[in-house]
Amino acid sequence: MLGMLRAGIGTGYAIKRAVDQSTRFFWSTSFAQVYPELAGLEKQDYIVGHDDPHGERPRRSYRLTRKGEDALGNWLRSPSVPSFAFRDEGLLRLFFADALPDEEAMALVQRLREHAERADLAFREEILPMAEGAPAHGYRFPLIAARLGADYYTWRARWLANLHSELARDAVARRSKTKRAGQAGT
Amino acid sequence: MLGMLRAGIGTGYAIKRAVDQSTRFFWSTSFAQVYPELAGLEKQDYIVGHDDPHGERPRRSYRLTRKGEDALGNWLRSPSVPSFAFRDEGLLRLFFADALPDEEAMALVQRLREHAERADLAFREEILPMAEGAPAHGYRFPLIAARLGADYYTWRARWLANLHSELARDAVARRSKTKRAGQAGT
DNA sequence: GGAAGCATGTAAAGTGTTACATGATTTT
DNA sequence: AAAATCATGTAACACTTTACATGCTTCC
Repeated sequence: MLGMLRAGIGTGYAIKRAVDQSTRFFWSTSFAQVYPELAGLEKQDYIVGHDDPHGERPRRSYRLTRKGEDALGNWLRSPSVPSFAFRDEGLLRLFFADALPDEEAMALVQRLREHAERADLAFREEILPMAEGAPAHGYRFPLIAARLGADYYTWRARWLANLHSELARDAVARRSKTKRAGQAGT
Repeated sequence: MLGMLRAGIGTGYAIKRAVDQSTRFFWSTSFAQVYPELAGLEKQDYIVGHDDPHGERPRRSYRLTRKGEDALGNWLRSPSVPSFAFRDEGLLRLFFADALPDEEAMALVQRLREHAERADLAFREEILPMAEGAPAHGYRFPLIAARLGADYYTWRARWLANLHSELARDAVARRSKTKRAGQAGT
């Protein structure tokens, strides 16, 4: 929130939208989180808000206080372990794939690969172009973070594709071992 | 939970310990989650438990019912988008690093790189050796998942190291541009 | 005899998601 | 005139973490 406000994104609605267009893949949010949090931050003097209506439609804009700027700086400078509380249901499924027969486990790997490919594409089509506009406004790091995210999904898709090839090779090897001769055309 | 029970890990305590030694980096849990969840799963007939004391010390062991096995299979087979609700505070800090002066932003990148290196090491020293025992018991995928995790942190550390070099080059370029001649030894 | 590990849980607080509810303005 | 977008919020539910609470068994 503080980071977005510092970049001049001043309303709850705009912050939610900006998150959807930028950090969504590694840090998402919702209106139900944004509005109460803005109120809380204001009560604690990290930010100050003022009414900023647009015609009849009410709107509230916020900006950082000195205390808020300091808090943002301290967070970015803090050596504390950044909590990569990184819950990856895809990896969890992979972990338990032994519960499936071979062909279905391979299908799971393919689905995970396709999922990584879709995320890669979404990143490159939706997030990266958006981030490419940032350097012109003096923000270098949004594009860098977007590139790290996009490259990650590319890497992951390739890793899973390699895994699938390996599993396919293993399956062939095992079949010819157990069944020896026989049906050459299946 | 179902996956762990299927692998013969039968008590809440053992499940929590197994998670700490295997899926922790992509799916962690706590005792406060495990015990109520086992009770809930039993009430819904996904699992059945029996008292299995060890001397005077009470213990309760569970195993999958048919319904539980089916549910595990359905989860692994489901095409539904695996919720990669992947919250990465490190990437979020990188995104907002423009709020710091150049040298401090570079220090942040270094910290993130070191963090990835530590996670890589932890994976290779703590998780991988554990996972290497699994194939002997007929489980291939725990090792595969561990390798994907370990390789990810290796990749990430390298990406961040490259980024740091680039930023260092840019900083030198920019300094020589703005300050032209002058202090050649700093 | 003490420390480490095994074993089970509850309470409270914090965090996050989904659905609901409302209405104005701008674009097509 | 309708649809999309702007704009703000609440309620209920689900999930997660941290701290607390207890006691047995095994290893050193």
